[in-house]
Amino acid sequence: MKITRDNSNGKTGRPLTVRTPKAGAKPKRATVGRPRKAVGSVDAADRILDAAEDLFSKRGFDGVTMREVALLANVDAALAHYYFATKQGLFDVVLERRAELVFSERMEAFDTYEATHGNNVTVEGAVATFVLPLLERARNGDVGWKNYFRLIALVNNDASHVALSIMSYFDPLVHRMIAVVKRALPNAREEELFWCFHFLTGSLTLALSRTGRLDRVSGGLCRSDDLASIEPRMVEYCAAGFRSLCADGDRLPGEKTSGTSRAASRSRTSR
Amino acid sequence: MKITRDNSNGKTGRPLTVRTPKAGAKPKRATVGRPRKAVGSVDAADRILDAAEDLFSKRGFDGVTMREVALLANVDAALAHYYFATKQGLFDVVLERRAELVFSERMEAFDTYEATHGNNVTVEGAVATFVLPLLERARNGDVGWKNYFRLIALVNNDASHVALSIMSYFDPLVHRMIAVVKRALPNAREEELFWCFHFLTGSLTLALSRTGRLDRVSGGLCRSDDLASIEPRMVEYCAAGFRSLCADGDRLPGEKTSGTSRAASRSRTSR
DNA sequence: GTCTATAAGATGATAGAC
DNA sequence: GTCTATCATCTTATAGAC
Repeated sequence: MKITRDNSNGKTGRPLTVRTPKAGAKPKRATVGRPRKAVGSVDAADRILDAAEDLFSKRGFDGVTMREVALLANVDAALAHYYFATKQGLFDVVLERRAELVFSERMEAFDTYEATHGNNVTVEGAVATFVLPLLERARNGDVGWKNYFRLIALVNNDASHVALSIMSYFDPLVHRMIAVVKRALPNAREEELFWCFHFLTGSLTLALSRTGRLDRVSGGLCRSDDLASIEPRMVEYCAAGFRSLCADGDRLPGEKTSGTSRAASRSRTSR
Repeated sequence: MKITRDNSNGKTGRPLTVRTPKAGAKPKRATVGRPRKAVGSVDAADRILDAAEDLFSKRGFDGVTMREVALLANVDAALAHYYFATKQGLFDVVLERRAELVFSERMEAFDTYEATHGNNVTVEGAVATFVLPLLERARNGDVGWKNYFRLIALVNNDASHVALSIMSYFDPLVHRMIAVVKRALPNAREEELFWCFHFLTGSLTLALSRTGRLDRVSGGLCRSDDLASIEPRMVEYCAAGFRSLCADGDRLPGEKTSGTSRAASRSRTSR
């Protein structure tokens, strides 16, 4: 089964790193009716997705051509259009392919953590639950997973509103993590929790990008693709940051101790 | 004066977000002999650079065309080639234009900090000295500066080896910061210091990208372009992370206290 | 499903007039 | 320095044979 196309309106400005889909033309790969190859083998559509995932993750949307993707996938360029209609359609499916699994996996990690830890939740636990399922796949997964997460990092660093709407798919996970941290730090102000998330997600993004800059600047002492070393350190580093900024709800960042003159004016209004 | 071109070898693979310059053809804008306009006015070459800075920072190298740059700069497309020879040449000059100033400004911040604080250096001080000159310009500078830092963030998140070599220009600043942190935390292991830098630079990169994701996920409580709020928080957050990971040189990340059985095998070998 | 062929337009870059 | 005009190539995407 083939995808319907609607590219009549070809003049929507210039390409973005992540493009805005044509109105109402969200292409979706047809899985119904497509015969499955023998196990171990991969069919053309999957090879195209793998190739696209690889190239997009390294050069972004605009740095890749359909011809390149087809070449890497060992198929004809027209076939990529047959399956995914447009380049944007291909890009979308690449992102969607693993998104749901990642989301539910991370959500279930929170279910498990909260079920097993009851009232003994910690900041480290919240951060680890948010971050580890992701880092584990980026570490132990096949090259496709590594590419996918690098692509996610690219999108998360992209300032376009399309990239923003893609990333917002994962927003419930952020709220989930913040809710757990709040249980560990009942005095935390909502605002500070979100700032801490901002810093955390930045570290996470760069870690998933594995740029190699760390290797160079450290003279080979650390490697940016050494996720096994990153995991425990990132959890501890971020948890310490959360605790420092959020433990004392009456203290503003930079202050030595909890202020008393100003504290009364805004203390415990939200608990 | 015009730039010499060498594009005879046009087949160097496909575009990257940051392209590799043709061998020995590093274009450089000619400043000698170009008449300066009246103060307040900006000449064509600068308008082209401003426009390129703007567009590149939002869409990356491949997402921008020379025609677009020229259009935004209100000049003819051929003029952009006249000044910068190639698109890659334009991109390079955009990055080079402010790099030296940023570098020396941040280096001088360390000179000042070390001169005024003698033996009383702190982790917060080191982080603040590394981060604040940058964030201050991103906050108070004109729109050109904001675009420049967003572009730097894009490059820092790019995994291509060209992007890596661009960023390595700032490596001495990293070593400078780490040296100061080491004075504040004499027990710190070199390795942990670099991991902390990795997390810090990730947060910094995302902060400079100002993607708006924080705005959305926080329901408007925090804004990713509110650098005034970011500054003190980022310093405190990162300093806490450094201290947690680096204060005890004999403890591995995740451990509760300094291990004694393993500690002897690697303690104080580097001091 | 997969291929060949090709349309229709955009892109980086240059030559040459003024 | 700045413009017009243009080249050669590449790009997405489609039509239609098999």
